[in-house]
Amino acid sequence: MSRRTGSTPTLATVAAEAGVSRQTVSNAVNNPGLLRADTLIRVQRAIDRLGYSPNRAARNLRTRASHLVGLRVDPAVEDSANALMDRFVHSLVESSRDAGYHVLLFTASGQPGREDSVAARPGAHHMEPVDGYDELLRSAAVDAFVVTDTYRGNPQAVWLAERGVPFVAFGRPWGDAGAQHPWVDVDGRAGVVLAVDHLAGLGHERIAWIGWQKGSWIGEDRRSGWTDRMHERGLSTSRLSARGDDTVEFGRRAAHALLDNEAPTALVCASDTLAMGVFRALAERSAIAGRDVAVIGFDDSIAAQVCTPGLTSVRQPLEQVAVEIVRSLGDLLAHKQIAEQGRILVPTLSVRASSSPG
Amino acid sequence: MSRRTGSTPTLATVAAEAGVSRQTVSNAVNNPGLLRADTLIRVQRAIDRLGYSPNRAARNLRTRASHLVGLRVDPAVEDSANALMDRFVHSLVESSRDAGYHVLLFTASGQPGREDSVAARPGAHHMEPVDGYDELLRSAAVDAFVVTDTYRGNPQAVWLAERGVPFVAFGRPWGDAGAQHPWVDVDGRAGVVLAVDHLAGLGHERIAWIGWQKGSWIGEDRRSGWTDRMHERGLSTSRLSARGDDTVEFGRRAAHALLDNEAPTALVCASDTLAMGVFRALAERSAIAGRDVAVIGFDDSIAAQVCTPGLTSVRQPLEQVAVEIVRSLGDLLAHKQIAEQGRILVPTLSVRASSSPG
DNA sequence: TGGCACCATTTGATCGATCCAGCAACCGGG
DNA sequence: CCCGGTTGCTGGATCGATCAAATGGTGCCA
Repeated sequence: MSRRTGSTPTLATVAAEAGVSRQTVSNAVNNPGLLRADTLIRVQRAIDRLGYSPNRAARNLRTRASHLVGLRVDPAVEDSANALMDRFVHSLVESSRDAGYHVLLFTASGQPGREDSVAARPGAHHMEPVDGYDELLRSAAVDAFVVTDTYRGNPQAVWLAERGVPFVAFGRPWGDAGAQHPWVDVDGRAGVVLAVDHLAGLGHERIAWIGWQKGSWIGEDRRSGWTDRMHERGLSTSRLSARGDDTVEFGRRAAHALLDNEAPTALVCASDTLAMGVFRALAERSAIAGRDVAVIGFDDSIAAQVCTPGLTSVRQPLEQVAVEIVRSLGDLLAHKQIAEQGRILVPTLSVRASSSPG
Repeated sequence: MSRRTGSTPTLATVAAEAGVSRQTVSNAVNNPGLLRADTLIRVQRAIDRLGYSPNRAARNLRTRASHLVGLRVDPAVEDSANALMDRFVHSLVESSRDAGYHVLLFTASGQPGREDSVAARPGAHHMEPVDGYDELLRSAAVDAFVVTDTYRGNPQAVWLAERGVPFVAFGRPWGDAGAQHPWVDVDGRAGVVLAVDHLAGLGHERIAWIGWQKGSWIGEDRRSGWTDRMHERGLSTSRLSARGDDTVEFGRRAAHALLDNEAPTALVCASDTLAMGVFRALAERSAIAGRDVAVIGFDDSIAAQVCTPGLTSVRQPLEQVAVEIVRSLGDLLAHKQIAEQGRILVPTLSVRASSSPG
């Protein structure tokens, strides 16, 4: 059992150094309460002296847990202001660290169209592994997943749930009342209500909506904040709604059409991307957001913060979302009884010049 | 050695199923060439039938390699258009997958100021572990690191190099001629040269520079593209340069000052953040980028793409950078002789309306 | 004082893969 | 016909941790 000095210390090395058994060192690391105070100190000193850190691979093998959570990152769509992942990912990494986990990134395997084909038959049994998850799961590389891609009915969530894989979703299980997995979401409807109230408080009455095509759960949720609040306030929504793709170009065209025909004094958008399109339309009409027309976006992206004028936008509490996700993940992996299956957080409104000149 | 059906299959399970030994199955997975053709097929069929994937933890333990690379993500600075990490990270994850690696994210341990204190004494021996790297390294959780934070003289790189940790840097070892680690970088100077040439080609002669304080290697590199090319073209740079923080507010103030006093017809900025500040100043003067003054940024951030007017910007080939980094990483971990220690890639110019109206 | 529970610690087995030495079968050359 | 070399595969040992069971020592109660 001779061990060259200089090689990485192991439990056995430390045990020899401290004059105790391997198991005692293990306990010093994982269950300090089990040791007598003086023994604990002696072992800790040996650990410090040798600069020992437990070998992750060995621990993972024995405990059947990797303390890694998988997060799939999909290609960022250009021409979209939607770079909110940055904030979320960072917060997720931090929360995970505090809970003793690390975040492992992965992508789909490079065979495009695979996941979509699964998504195409929503009711079917998904025997096909959802791209990328399967390998990591079977090889025990990760303990659990964080699923963020909740658009389009979330085939990943269905597949993972069927396999009994531990995961937490960022996003409600829209339309799937029987879903059993934990999730965290942001109340998009409430965010738009904030926007409408803010505008109404400034005296606006003709407040228009630029949003996405029907069929997007998230889009309909956000839109309902507009319709409901407008009606509650006795304001008309008639002919004041536009629907299309989530692109700058559609935002631009929709703004032109609405401004040409309906003379709204304010525009609320389902995303910052659309709002940036509105800015473009306004520039083409020599108008300025905030002075001539109020504009509000959704996501509080970096673009909203740095553009001119600053774009008032609904800000999702992504940091808090990450914290809650990690909390759920911890409960899940500790097989704790989950107090609540889902949790909805409330966004705030970042007010900038696009809605309040001066 | 009885094994419940339904439990995760192991090498032994597969070996029994195929009627061979464990080692043969292992070879079928890792060195298929060693097996006789018919044996290989028999084993592969057993693998498929059972849905076997090698257990990562066991493999990592035995081979002393985790096939993970660590990437530290630091808090995104708000009020900055610099969200280029998104593009880079995604590409890094993809390239890594193709090379058989995964990307593990981590952050500093939450004790602020620690890394800075190391950075503060550039020549000293860094006995203090650089925040976050040490633990992952000693616990053998990762095989190598990708270091991106090359601003401010890169204390991480120095520390990692001293410890003999395998890593590849995104960014040159500025000012450290003796550095031995592999790196990949983008030629910022050449990017600014592209910008100056583009503007000069449009007839501009009074082209100003808005950049960072002295002391930033990257900042000086980019700036040298402006000074050198201007002089090569016989254009004056006198009083046409502004220096300050990388913020929207400084970009705004600098633009006002330059436009008030020097009447430049074009402004080249060291970052998109600064360029967004220029947009703000222009709006305050009822001027428009592209029509009244040409503006060029650096990074081709999402903000540059979606703002109005679109911002012409130097685009770093981040996807290619990631590919090169992973290639170097592979060579490094395979102990291959490295052909070249560093590699510099050339950026392109994304031309939009801010420099060419109509 | 015997018996029992409890505490702090040790010892051997184990997780699932790969490394390594070894074995049988086969091949060609002298 | 024997021998060294190659091919194809086997089985025991091993990586470094934790689990489960066993150990010796102590205190408390009957």
